[in-house]
Amino acid sequence: MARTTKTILGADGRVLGTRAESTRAKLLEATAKLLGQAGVLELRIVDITREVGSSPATFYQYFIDVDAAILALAEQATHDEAPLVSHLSTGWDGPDGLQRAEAFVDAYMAYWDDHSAVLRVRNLKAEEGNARFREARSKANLLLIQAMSAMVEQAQARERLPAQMHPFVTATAMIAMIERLLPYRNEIARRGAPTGSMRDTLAMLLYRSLTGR
Amino acid sequence: MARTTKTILGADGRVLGTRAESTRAKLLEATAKLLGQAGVLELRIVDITREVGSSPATFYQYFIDVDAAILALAEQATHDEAPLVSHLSTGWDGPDGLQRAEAFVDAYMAYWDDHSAVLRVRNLKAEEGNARFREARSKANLLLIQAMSAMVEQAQARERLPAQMHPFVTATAMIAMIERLLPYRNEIARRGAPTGSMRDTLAMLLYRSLTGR
DNA sequence: CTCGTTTCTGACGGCGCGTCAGATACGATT
DNA sequence: AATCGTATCTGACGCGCCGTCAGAAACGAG
Repeated sequence: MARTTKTILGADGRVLGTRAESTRAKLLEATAKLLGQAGVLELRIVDITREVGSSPATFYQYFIDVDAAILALAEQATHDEAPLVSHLSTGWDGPDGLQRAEAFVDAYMAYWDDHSAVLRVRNLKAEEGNARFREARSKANLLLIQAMSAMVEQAQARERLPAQMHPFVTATAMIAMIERLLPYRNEIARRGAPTGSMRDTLAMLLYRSLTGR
Repeated sequence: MARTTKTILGADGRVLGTRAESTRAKLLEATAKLLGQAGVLELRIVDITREVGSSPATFYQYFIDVDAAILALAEQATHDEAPLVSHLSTGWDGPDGLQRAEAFVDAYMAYWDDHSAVLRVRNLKAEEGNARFREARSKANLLLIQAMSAMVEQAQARERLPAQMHPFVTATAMIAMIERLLPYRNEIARRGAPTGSMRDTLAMLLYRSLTGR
């Protein structure tokens, strides 16, 4: 499939002009903002349009429902996740392996901070069984999981990791661990753990579990 | 469901008689059922009361809002989580350490299956910053995290795990990993991973990360 | 059976949802 | 610059759920 500039469509499938495209972008921005301020459960379409200074009816010109808007935001986030794979594809086997792991954790944390509210909802919906959000999540993590799987396979070939560790499952577990631990940051800090201990611990866990060292 | 000795109160703080207590229980049961069938976002108080054949007003005699009901369910779940600590407190250092890890994973999976819908919402709300749900989550995981922390400390004392792994953070990461990976089960199966590979991999990851073996 | 208390509910104002028909802004053409 | 067709926006509406309150019904002690 050739990489085309994807034309953005309205809720009725029409091609958008520049004015419309800008309105759509503003609506998405407002949605992300409100999602961050309060929870999904408090998200109101009226509020989104109020934020932009337009009417609720306008929202429905671009999105069938709130889910569609959140899904669009999730797909934006996916674009920002892809570059993270560069931290993995080089492998962590060299003498600076742990540092690479730390760099990866840092990059992932930054990515998460940018999109946490949206990703939370994406994951919730995926877990609740919504197919489209599940696909979005799979697609977002695919590159990272593939790269991590390869690391596990390599470590298994060198007998550093036991064969009964399933590479794909291990990779998924690592993503799960990071994704889920980040929201705990405040709580961990509140417990008196030193700043940076989360980053270091996470990097070490990844390093050990993926390379077997 | 564990039965509390604590006197249950209505939304206005009054002590409940037997009839009221039974109504409250029915409402909670219906809430859990509907939460499991659809997502939180689709949960309607009207539907809950319809389910038990009473009126919406009745709901508010027992819970200030939906959150209060979900919180009550989360606290019930907490009771079922506590016994899991028995799988950890004995340590995994013996020759059957890996088997103990597997038994723990099995037990956790069973626990999760019983309460997944409620726990998902609890965690969402906790991550969104809701203090009461955060407390509920902390409290639920406290025993497990303490036991895991102790395992890490022990492994560090024997120089099996590096000192820069923060015990509390490591323990939290392990819980995060399990909690988050379970909902992926279907997806992992869809990818063709053999049945049981998730359990085995998870057990191995826990075993390695907590004991350093 | 009576009466006080506990528990339940019908009904209501308020608000967000999602839709439609009509209004408005745009920009191409002359 | 004025016109006109199209793209975009919006006011207003019917619907359903929310949360509350006053009163109805069920209960049980005497």
